[in-house]
Amino acid sequence: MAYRETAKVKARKQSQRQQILSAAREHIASGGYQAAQMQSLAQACAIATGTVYRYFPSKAELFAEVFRLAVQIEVNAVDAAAHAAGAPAQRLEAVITTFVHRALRAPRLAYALLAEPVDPAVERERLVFRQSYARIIENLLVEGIATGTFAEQNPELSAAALVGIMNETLVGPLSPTPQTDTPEHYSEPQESELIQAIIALCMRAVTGRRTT
Amino acid sequence: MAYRETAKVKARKQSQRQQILSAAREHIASGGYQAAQMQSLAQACAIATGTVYRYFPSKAELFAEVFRLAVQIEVNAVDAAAHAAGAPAQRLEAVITTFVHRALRAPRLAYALLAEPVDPAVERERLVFRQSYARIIENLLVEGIATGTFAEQNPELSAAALVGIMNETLVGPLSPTPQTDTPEHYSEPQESELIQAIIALCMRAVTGRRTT
DNA sequence: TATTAATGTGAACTTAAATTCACATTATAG
DNA sequence: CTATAATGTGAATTTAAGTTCACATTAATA
Repeated sequence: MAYRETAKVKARKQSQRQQILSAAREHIASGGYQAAQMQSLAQACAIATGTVYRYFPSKAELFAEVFRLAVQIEVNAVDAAAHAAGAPAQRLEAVITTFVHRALRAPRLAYALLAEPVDPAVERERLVFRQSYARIIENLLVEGIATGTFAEQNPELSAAALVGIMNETLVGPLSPTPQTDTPEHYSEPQESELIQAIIALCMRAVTGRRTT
Repeated sequence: MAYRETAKVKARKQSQRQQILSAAREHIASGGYQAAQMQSLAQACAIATGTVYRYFPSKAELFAEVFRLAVQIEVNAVDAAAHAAGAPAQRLEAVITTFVHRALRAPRLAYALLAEPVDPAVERERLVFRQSYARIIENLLVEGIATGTFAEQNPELSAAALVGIMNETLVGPLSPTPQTDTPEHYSEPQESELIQAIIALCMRAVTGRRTT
């Protein structure tokens, strides 16, 4: 026997892996998936291109993990809001606020997570993202329907619909100034107004009432 | 002078162009954008690859036109529903029914038009698609808000939201069995139930009432 | 039929970014 | 210090689909 991985080496590898993941996330957050090229990534870590492949078998798997981590953070934030004290309606509002607020704070990342074209392997993580949100909302809906706050409805479908609302109403504000031309998106209100409008709409959709 | 385009030639070119467009649309409708390759397209028309380029400068422009034509048909159908007789609420229901029904009838095409990754030039047409729908809905909302049927709201944002609802609630039913694995989408109700549920949700969202 | 100008052809080219791999370097243990 | 087995390297390779282009064919006039 002449070589066996020591704790020291293991730690260095761990850290190297983290650095690659972190550089990858920064690439996504600044330029999106397309701009996140393996060479540039390696350069950012001051390592050779091939070295990246000692840590991740492919670009798709690397970025799938990046997505997984980012999604976890986002979902945790929303999940916390969903489990705070209060009635389902209040908590649903908190969920929406959290979602929209965070998306607007990191628009490029949010765009990448929600809408940007990516490899199929990465796309799968995106599905998880949406489904996690939908699941959280669905639970709130079930609870609120039971208490009579919310209208009778298919909670699964309604949850998907709310995700769709947030997605679509945010695409304009989020989108990374695609190309040169006119921002055809709806006239962008201030953040708090946007959030209020989305909340009002969503609450009407689930409660069937005009007042919160 | 020894050559000038005659009516006969002009007609043949016109027809050739149409044939290419039509084959392209069929490719989209069966396999989507990715599967719609220039070679296979040419083959379907029984012409050489290069010939396609006598008619269209690039794949992106060709498919941008395919999208434009398809979008026009879809939007016309929805627009007709929006301008039928009846109150805004009724007409909004008709719009949703038309949209969902048509999408479910031609799922692969709908998926391509709504969600599939495409070239930026084609993506631009997709934006037009969504915006056209949003515009139609927005007009109905404005009308309904004026008559008091609909709640006070930002019609532009609400219109985008309704498009988002339809988009997201349809993604499951539409999606072209992506890959091998589990359909994580919500349990698929029958078409009429799906339409009813979406309508109920949308109507609550815009009216703030539980009854239509 | 000769001339001009278009359309048709399809094999070859292009491109760009992911991926590989033969070799170099570093780490461990006897 | 030597043997062993990792990790690090980065230029070269791969790949796949869109695009080109030199040449062939067809159409229209005189």
